[in-house]
Amino acid sequence: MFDVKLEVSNLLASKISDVDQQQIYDMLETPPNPEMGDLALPCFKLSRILRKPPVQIAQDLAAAIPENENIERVENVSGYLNIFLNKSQFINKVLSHILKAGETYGSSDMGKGKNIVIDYSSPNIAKPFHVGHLRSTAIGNSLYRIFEFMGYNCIGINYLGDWGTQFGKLITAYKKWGNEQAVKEGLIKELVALYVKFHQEAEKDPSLEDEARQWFVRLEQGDEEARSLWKWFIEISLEEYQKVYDLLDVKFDSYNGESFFNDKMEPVIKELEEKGLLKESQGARIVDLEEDGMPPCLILKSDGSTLYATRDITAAIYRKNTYNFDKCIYVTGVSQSLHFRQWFKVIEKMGYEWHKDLYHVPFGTVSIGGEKLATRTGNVVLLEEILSKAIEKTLETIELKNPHLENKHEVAKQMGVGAVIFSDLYSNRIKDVSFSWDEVLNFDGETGPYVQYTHARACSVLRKAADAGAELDGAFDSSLLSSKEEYQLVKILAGFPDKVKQALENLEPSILTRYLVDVAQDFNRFYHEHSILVDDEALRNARLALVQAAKLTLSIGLRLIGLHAPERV
RNA sequence: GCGUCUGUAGCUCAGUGGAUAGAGCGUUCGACUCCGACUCGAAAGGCCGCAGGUUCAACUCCUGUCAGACGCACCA
Repeated sequence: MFDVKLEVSNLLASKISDVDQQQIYDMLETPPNPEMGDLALPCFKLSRILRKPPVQIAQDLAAAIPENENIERVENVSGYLNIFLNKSQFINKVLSHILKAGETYGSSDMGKGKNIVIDYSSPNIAKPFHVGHLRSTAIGNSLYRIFEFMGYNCIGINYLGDWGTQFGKLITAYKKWGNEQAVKEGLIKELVALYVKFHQEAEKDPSLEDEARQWFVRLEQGDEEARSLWKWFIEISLEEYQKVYDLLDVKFDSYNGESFFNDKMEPVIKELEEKGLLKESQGARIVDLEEDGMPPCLILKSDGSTLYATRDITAAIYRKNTYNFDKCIYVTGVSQSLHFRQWFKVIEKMGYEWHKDLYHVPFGTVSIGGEKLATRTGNVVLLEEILSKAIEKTLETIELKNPHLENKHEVAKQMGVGAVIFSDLYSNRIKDVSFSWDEVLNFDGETGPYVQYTHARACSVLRKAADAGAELDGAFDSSLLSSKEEYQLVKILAGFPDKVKQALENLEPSILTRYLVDVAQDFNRFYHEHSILVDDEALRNARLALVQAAKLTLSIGLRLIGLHAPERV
């Protein structure tokens, strides 16, 4: 991809002494208003270096910059050097590049040979998959696609919550009040009911807790009955999760959950011991983090059993050994931030240089009606329910607007699910979200369906053009795209590669989500103002090239945030 | 109490030190004999929580403060 800023900064640097090209490059910015130019150099910082007033610098530069291939003219306005690009040249370069790059537009090989581990979704077995899990799943999946697009080899891990004392409770409850038939019919719903009943009964009869503990001990010791029930619960849960993953079009490369590390923690504890990091405190074994300004990291309970930090440390070491990752990314709620800071620090204290490659990607908390989500109190909305309602609503719209659409059920699925994912990835991930049916089912404005519709609209025009025998052979006269709507659309399309990079660097898919809305808006303005399929063949071809470039960018971008881009909706 | 995060238009949110702070929803007005109106245009709506400081320049950085969320030892 050619880089105008690079070319312009080179030219400017050659006119300014004592400042190198990179500095100029970093100073160049986009003016707030297109009438002020395409690029601007604020000259205030240069003022100190050159010991001249900013206005003077801008003036001198304006006089020193000759017209050339790239630059149409420059102006100095109160200390800013405003640069107007040669529009036709710019449009030509951008569109040629996009059309040539095709499906690879915006991609790179920066990650070649590097492995990225992404830990996301990670639901707790025997618990329903609700809105809260969507965030981790959607963000993780998008990061996976973005890194892959940039040449990295990604390993998606669903770190299932498939171990812990809750299984003792579940087995106890099942033995007491459950039966095979009811679980086979009710699936997770029945498991949750058993779990809830356990807690209700345990309030009256505390001996149930002992019984649960015993069952968990039997499970740990490999008791056959306990293990087969445990495996069965996992099986049931995974089957249900898989339905959701299929709908979301999300995949994993590994399902190694917590239980996978049961037999791998002991050497790690030994290692911590040998490195002198373990300390005894109130009967438990901890890594003291006082000098790091954090509470201690608990490694072993006073009864000698392990904790989640133990498991996470073990898993990280295992992943480093197995995948030799360049980065290992954990997509979990912000409430776990301290936990991650703590055990990342423990990895550092163990002497592992790669502690700096561990990233916690936190996201804000989901609530419903001001209350926290809680399986036990029933304050949850199941993701499946949301998805099916969204799909249903989309289907209604299709029946209304385009009843003869061939694969309407497939399209309704892609748009309905897309709407849900899109709204989840729309704002910065750190923001708390309050779930509301009205918002999730509102498809107007800055939404997935809006972007998908825009993409389909572009496809439709291209289809019509192809039917009429127009050929898109890459040749077009960029000087014919002279309106401000056309230029604006080209400019936003040119920014795509940088947006992908930003999303990757900030581990923030919302950067792309919002970018797509901007593209769709600019496309629709252009579409509204100008006829594309005009009689003038040269003009038609130029506009078709622009439509094709926009269509490509939209479809690639949608894919990167985990959405489909149907050609007809 | 300590720590982290968040406070921008009525609502939901953008804005990684630069010029006049932007979108969508909602409200009001307007555009379909026209390539798909799930579209587009216009208007109204702002002490950027508050107070100091740094800087030529602060919504952006620093300090304090208020409000909310989350976390702070044997759950994950």
